[in-house]
Amino acid sequence: MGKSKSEEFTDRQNYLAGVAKAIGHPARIAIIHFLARQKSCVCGDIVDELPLSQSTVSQHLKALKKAGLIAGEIEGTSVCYCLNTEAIKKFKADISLFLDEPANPKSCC
Amino acid sequence: MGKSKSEEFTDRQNYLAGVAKAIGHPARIAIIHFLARQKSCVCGDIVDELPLSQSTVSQHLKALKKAGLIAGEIEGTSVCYCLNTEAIKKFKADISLFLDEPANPKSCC
DNA sequence: TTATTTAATCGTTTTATTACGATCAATAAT
DNA sequence: ATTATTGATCGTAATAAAACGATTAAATAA
Repeated sequence: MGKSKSEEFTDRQNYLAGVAKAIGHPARIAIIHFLARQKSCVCGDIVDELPLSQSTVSQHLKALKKAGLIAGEIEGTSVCYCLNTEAIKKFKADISLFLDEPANPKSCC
Repeated sequence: MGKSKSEEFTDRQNYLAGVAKAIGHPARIAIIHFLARQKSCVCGDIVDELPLSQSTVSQHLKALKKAGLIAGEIEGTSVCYCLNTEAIKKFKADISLFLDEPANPKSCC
């Protein structure tokens, strides 16, 4: 997307937006869902599960890794991906708090 | 972004991703935050609050409206924007449930 | 050693996003 | 009637994201 003016916003705003953006694609939602359910988390299995090519899945995994939501460990010739449960737990708490702000509306409409 | 293959995913996956994507920009986080705090929610006030031009803010408001997170009512020559607290509450519950899935990890790593 | 498997990366195309100035339509004020 | 004011939309430029095939590097198997 166009260069977004992230310097103009707070760290917290950029953090919340950054993780939300990482989750903001159905394939990445599906990947997280898959990793949360399956015992196996080999990259190839994720590719098999999704209606996307290997290279595209690899890109989505990279995006999730960049956001800190998953980690990958090389196991021989394959790679084992896992959720970063701590980061997910933290984001859940942070976004919940943020979404609770408008709980008691003082707005004009 | 490239055309994303949303037809290939479930409604729930597209819904969660869609709202997350709408929240996935610091300016839109800032707008929601602002609307949650201020009594006034006139569009012009939002523009004054953000380090972005009027037309850019208008686009972000449009994105939030499209995701169902805010609504706007015309009041004379200005427009009053408000949070859709129901939609926000629903998303908070849904995303929390989703992020709770990996609570007890059965993964391999 | 050579062939195979696995997953990341490169290169490319298509489409979306971000951002802005300029214009436009509507309402309000003079 | 004319002139602001307000906020959406248009047009456009720059950049990022989505998707894929092809290639590459690494480890394993033959």
